[in-house]
Amino acid sequence: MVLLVLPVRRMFPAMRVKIAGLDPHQQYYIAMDIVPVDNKRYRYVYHSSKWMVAGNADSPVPPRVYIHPDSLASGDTWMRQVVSFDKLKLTNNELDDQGHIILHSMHKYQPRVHIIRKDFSSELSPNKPVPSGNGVKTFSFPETVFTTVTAYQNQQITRLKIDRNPFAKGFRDSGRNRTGLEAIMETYAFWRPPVRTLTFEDFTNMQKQQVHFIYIVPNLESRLKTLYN
Amino acid sequence: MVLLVLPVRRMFPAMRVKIAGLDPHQQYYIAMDIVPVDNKRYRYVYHSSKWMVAGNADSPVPPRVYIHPDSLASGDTWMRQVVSFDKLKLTNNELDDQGHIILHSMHKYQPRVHIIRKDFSSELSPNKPVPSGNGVKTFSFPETVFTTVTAYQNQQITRLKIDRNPFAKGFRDSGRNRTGLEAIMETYAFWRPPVRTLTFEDFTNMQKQQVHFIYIVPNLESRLKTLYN
DNA sequence: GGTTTCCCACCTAGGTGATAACTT
DNA sequence: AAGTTATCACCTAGGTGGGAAACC
Repeated sequence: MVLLVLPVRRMFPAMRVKIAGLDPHQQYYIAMDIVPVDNKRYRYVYHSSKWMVAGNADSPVPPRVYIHPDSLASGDTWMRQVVSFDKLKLTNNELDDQGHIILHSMHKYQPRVHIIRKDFSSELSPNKPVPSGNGVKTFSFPETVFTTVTAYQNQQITRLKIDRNPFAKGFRDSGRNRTGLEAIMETYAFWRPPVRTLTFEDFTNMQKQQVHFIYIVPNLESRLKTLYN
Repeated sequence: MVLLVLPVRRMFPAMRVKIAGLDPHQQYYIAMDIVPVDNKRYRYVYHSSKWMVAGNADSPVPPRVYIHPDSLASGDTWMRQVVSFDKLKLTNNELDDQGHIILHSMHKYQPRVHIIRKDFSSELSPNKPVPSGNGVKTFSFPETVFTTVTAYQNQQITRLKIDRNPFAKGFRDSGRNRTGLEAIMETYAFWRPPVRTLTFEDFTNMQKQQVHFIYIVPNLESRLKTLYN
């Protein structure tokens, strides 16, 4: 008998967005996928504290889509809350059959948020690419690009994760819980104020509207674990 | 500031049913509600180990429906699995606003399983009675009648719950884990073999079919906790 | 005196980074 | 040498009945 162990990890910090401009009475799915940023493989260079190109990317992995568990819901419901993707799980096992998002280690990725009108969702599946067309709108934010690792390369990332993730409380250095974090965030030049505003033509056939996404915490490195048998 | 504490308890043992005879391609909700068996209030008489009538029932409580979390799903999906209601929660707080099922202590109740065709579900809500009509079929089993309590009256019930509920493992008497249980089950004359078969006219406009419900564990006493502020 | 509330130790279930062992 | 895997102590989160206290 073979027992499958599933060392899969959540993405942390999680993407959190606030949405406006939907038709309150229309039904929508909201989904996330994660796409490669380029065709490169990266290596962390300690003395310069930077990720450097180190060859070409590995071959593509099966496409996976995380369908937000509150789906299906009305525009009204989606807009009332901050939509959090904290239960999204990553793995580097290309044979994963649990619907988790599969990524290569040491590559750069970009999460995308998809808003999918119900009547356009017949093709929606965790194992197929998100359909495109009139009933689907896709958003991504440059500041959410992250690099995958199996062991943390940068001690500041580790510190940030320990300070922010409730499940890592056991590793907290009870001396400087909050103040240390501020300094770390300042270190990251790509950190941005938490509110982003995008405009797009509302796909409910109403007039143009503003859509606000509040992106609260950026992703920096995201640790993978593997599934094996 | 007022913090609400929610001493609500799961129903245990949970109802578990196996369903056949649905249209595999049709979409269904499955739901449970719990209805009074009579208009009496009961008291446990120790020397005879029996529940005896002790006055009339309390005034009715707000109707609540537990919609199975796998809803909405196809007939095919429902029929492939044992459908378990183990996350259904009970409370005796009539002001509960979390959608839990509200019951009076020391009353007799009967759980009912409802199978609701999707196109008939517009009225379905946790706070409204289950609609009736052609697209809804309701089932109940006499052996699942139970009595509500806030503290267990019968030591054999306590024993059975401790032995069967994983969350009560800390109270187990590691001497007679299994054999003691058998004796307890024999004590209950209303215990039945685990498979029940009912026939009904399939409401998907197909020919008559058999519907099998496997009711696996009977409910005996179900402990309530209250919500307060 | 019977019933209910409140708090507790003790569980299940599962999400952390550290670290030693393993792989390439 | 560098990257990955397996295991671990330590958390969060939440479901148990016991039993003292409170209620009525």
